[in-house]
Amino acid sequence: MAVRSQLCDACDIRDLTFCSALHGEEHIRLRQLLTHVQYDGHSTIFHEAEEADYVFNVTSGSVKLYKLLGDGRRQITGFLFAGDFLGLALNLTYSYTAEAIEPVTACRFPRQKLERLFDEFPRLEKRMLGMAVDELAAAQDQMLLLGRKTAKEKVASFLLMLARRQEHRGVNDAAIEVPMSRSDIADYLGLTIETVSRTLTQLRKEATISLKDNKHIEAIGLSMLEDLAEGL
Amino acid sequence: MAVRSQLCDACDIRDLTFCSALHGEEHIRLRQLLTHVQYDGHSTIFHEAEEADYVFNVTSGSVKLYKLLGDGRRQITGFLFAGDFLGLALNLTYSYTAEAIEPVTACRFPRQKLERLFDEFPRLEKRMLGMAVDELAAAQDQMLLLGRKTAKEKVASFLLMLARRQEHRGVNDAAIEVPMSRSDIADYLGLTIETVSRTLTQLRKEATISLKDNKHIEAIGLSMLEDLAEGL
DNA sequence: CGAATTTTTGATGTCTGTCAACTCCAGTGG
DNA sequence: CCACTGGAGTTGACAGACATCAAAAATTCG
Repeated sequence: MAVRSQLCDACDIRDLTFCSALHGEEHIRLRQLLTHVQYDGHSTIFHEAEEADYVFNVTSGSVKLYKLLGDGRRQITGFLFAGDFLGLALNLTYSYTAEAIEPVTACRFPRQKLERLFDEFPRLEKRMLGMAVDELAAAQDQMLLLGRKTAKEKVASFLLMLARRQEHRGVNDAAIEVPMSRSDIADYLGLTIETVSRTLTQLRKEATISLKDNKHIEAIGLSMLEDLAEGL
Repeated sequence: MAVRSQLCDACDIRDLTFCSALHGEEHIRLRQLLTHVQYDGHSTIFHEAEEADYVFNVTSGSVKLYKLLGDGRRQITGFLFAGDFLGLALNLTYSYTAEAIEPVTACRFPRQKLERLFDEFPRLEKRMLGMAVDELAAAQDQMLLLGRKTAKEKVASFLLMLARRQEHRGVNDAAIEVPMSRSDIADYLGLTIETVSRTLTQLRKEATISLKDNKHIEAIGLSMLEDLAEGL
């Protein structure tokens, strides 16, 4: 993890982040709080139960968030990509561990100073609340997935989620980028790596998807995936 | 659903709600927005995808929130009791259906008017953000439960959740009140009613719990339940 | 009290997990 | 350059936890 200089003006994902909630003078104030940081792939950004001193905006790379049970069973609660906000714990401690999947760059903000800025720029706090509400809706979708969907429906939903977020980031590629391992996918969907692998093979044989390689999947039958994800 | 007069002063759960974020004059302003409403058991408070015109504070009774798949499979994403906030969708539409389990009373606020109050009383918005963050942490716990816990661990976690929230409400009773049906419990835990029933029977035979009747369960081995819930 | 509904219990089935072997690559070093 | 190695992914055989189907028991309620 290294600290670099500040280069917000060149930030090509500014519109995706909460930075876009502020303008001109306000944004300069925000920038004064920020440090650019980098993480190697597989390195930990913070641990569950650690003091939540910082929040982050991911500017490149991908991150997984997870919680553990006493015996090591793991549940990945989310994946983050460029433009996503990290550390929406205005609690004292983080409620999950955040780990870089690939090399990650991010803007880091001291939580307390950022919160003080809320009083000056209510728009910032509004934006934060909006993000929390969106995350909550996503969490509820994920509960539906984990509790009630079949393996096939889970994998279809997962691929769709990746495709939609990739599109949201403005990436225009026929293939879905899948930076995470089978093990990460399994722990996100509440399955085993074997079931994930078998399900992908099944979707491939049905010609619903096509695997360019393990990290790039093409959706051939997009409407098929959508129907699967809805439980139809 | 009937509308009653306003009686905040007599509200015995005011400290539990976001009303406590305001004082004196501020609270009077808040009160002007509010309508007291009642719902029969099994009645729907609002539907998923409906316009989110109101938010609520539950003052008595219990509520379940759920989402459906295309073929009718259901996932209950949460239960609400006295003091809980409902409708934290600052979106245009509700992201789930809310249904009364027992007769429910609630304070209802027009969402847009409440949001306008945010600008005057930032403390209110802070409180809202805090609630959203807490709900998010709870949602992540539930993902861990749904994705990685066994039936026994799920039921144990569920009973502990009820016990803790009952305690938080200040109810001092050895027995855990379980107002929801086995079907609701099953759809909350991602199980079937049969598995829920069998698991409760098993816990009873192991003398970890004792069923006074179907709606009242006593935790005999509390530490046993806690260990189960942590996956130890 | 009796019908309807909910819950429990039993028998059986299946989806996904477990265990194990094989394949495929990427990286290493002779 | 290519054999070697180790990790990730795939595939197969089998097992088990939970689901499904069915019926009895308990509870609710008119």
